[in-house]
Amino acid sequence: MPSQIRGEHRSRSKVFKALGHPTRLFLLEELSRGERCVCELRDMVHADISTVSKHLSLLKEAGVVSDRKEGLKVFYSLRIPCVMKFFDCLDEVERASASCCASSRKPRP
Amino acid sequence: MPSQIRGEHRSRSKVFKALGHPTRLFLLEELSRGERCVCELRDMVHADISTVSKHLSLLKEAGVVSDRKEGLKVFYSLRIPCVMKFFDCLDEVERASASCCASSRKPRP
DNA sequence: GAACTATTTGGCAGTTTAGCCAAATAGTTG
DNA sequence: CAACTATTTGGCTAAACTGCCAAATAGTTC
Repeated sequence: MPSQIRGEHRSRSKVFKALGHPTRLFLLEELSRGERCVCELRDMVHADISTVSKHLSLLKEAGVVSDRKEGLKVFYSLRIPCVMKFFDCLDEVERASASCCASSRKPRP
Repeated sequence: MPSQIRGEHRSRSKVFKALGHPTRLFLLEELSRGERCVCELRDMVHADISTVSKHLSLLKEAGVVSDRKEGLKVFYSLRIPCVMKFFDCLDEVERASASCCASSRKPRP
């Protein structure tokens, strides 16, 4: 019985906020295949390298990715692989939207 | 091989953005126990009823909750229960932060 | 239909975010 | 150390988000 907004909600929402951008989801999808340097990612995303860097910083700040420096390059990798499983659930959103409204709804106690 | 930002990324990010707010996570947690009317939720959240209503609209727009009118009241319910499972994964983020850095990292191919 | 309850909508001020450029930093190489 | 490459940081503008209030809407009840 939480009945209040707790720190838990705040820290979790921070992660979701980090996931709430198309470019960052793309970056995560790419990182799920293995670590990549910023320069590789920039080539895939149509954006300034500073923009890509900031997206990655934000993901790192949220704890979703980690980075590793090797020479001049910085390699980012997915630190919490389980986030990739979220997508299966999200596709349910779309399926539910398509074949609408026959869904389960808990009755009031 | 996606190699591009697709509509998929956009629609998914919309859902994550909707989850990216402490109050909305609280609302979802409450709705996971059964449907609730706006007035009930307002009593739990320290915010104007119009603010609560807007949070709920946003969640509905993202496809995460649905609403049902009964007399004067509008009852909201969780449409995609699987989002509640996300939290288990998110707690991994914190655990990983605590017992730092011994994590798995895919080597480059 | 007037008074009332529950909810949504519009609008506004303050804050945050996105993306670009320029400049700074870090590391490599001649 | 000068020139170069890779990345980050600071600053700026435009856009989006938050939360409150006031007003509008929807439905109920007398």
